[in-house]
Amino acid sequence: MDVPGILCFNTSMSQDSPTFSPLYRQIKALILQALEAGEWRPGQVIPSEQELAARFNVSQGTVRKAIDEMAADNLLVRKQGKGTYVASHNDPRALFRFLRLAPIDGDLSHPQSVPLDCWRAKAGQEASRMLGIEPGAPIIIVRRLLKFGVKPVVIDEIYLPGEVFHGLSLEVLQDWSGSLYSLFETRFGLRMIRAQERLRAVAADRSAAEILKVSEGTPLLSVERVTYTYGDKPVEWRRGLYSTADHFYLNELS
Amino acid sequence: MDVPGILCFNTSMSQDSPTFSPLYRQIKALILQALEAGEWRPGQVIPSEQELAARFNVSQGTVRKAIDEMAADNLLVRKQGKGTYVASHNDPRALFRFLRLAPIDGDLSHPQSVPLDCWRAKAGQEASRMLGIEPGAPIIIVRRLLKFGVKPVVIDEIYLPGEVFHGLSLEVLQDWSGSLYSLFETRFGLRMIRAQERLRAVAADRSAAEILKVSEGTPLLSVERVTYTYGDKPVEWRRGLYSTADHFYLNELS
DNA sequence: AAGTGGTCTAGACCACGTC
DNA sequence: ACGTGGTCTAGACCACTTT
Repeated sequence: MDVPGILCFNTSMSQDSPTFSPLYRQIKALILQALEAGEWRPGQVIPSEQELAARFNVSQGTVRKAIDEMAADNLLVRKQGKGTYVASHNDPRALFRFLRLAPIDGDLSHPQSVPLDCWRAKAGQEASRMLGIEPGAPIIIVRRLLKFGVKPVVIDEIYLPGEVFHGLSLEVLQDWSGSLYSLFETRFGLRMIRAQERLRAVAADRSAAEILKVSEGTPLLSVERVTYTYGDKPVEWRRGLYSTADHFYLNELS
Repeated sequence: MDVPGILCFNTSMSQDSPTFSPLYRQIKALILQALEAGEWRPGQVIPSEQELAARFNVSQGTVRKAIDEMAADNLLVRKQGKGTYVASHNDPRALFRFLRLAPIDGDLSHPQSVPLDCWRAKAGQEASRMLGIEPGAPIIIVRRLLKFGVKPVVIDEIYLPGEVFHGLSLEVLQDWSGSLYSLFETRFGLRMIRAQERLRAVAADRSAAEILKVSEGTPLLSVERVTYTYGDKPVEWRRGLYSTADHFYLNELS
């Protein structure tokens, strides 16, 4: 409960050494470990800096630096006077972190997810590579439509490792009113940490055209995403086709 | 030279107050000001933390926190044992900060910019809005092709305020072997700080199709970018058409 | 009043690069 | 040997929230 393993100051060790890690990073790793183990749930407060400092036998400043980094990583959220909280996809501010879509005009309607299909299959070559699982391993495929108001804007095909998503079904999806990641977090204890997207332009095939209410051959934005949870483990692979007639993909470069 | 104006501790002042600013942010603003004034040029060292602390009459730790933020903002680069440097677009590591393009296979060829045209015009409605200048103000328009090896991949049309880019011509562009932003920095003293991109999928028109060597109507990625320099002043508006047959636009979400 | 995170300071020591 | 940034500590005080 209190002794955290082996902490060391890395004296007389090269900073280039692969084993080198400053104290605050070791603390960060320990907090991460506790987070991963579910010691504190998303949305809850974690112990105060003083408590953590006592627990890990370091100064408050060192804990602070560890938490600073984790806040920058969107893993924790600090609230002055209240405490430090575990970040959650239920937080409305997290909604557009992974959805970089904005209306061309000032349309403010919230996106709404409409599940279309959900079935089980075995991982093909591509899915197994993207998700880091064996070919032939069970996966779940979800198709869903994203609407802004009445406009259909995105059609998504989502590949999930069956191991992790036991009990996911079309009904479960339809019963959930929030975001998909919010469901994953609440129902499966899975927090999405980061993602990588690859964008290309493609022509709408017949099926996509019908669903998005555009004509066949219309240029669409193809967005392939791999999403990672703790420990950089891939847990979602999806391909989205975005209709960019009334919306665009917004990206801040800094 | 040494007294930096009015620094204050903001005692008995609400942190929500619009005038509130912690000391390290005031220091950050002062360093930013010196940067903007050209006191230290891109690629050069700035004074040590001790010197800056003495100059601004604060502790080294406060200067450190200011520099920390500026390093996170990609304005400064810290090098242990050597000093802190002004970030530069001449640094090869900065190349892909604003170019999120990667080859689908492992092709490692460096991108090469081929200037096509460069002419003067007057700002239309859209250009004036994007660049924050008067309609009718002088602008410079550049068209250029980006090639990876022998493959044409991006055709860019770039709108620049004439005020800032005196003396820019096709010859100047052709004589420069580095990146465009590297030229802007070196020749016009203009550092690009951040940018915002809006992506859509469009069909190739005849002209773009010819240059990119694809057939007319091929889906292309349209990337509109507004780039800002110090003080969030827009100084570039460009529209790129990306051929995504052999390359994709890579985006990290975190 | 008590507890939390936020800021500022001062000092010690370490690792890295240069002379 | 020296100067630079990097880490760690300890203590003081402030601002925000809750009791």
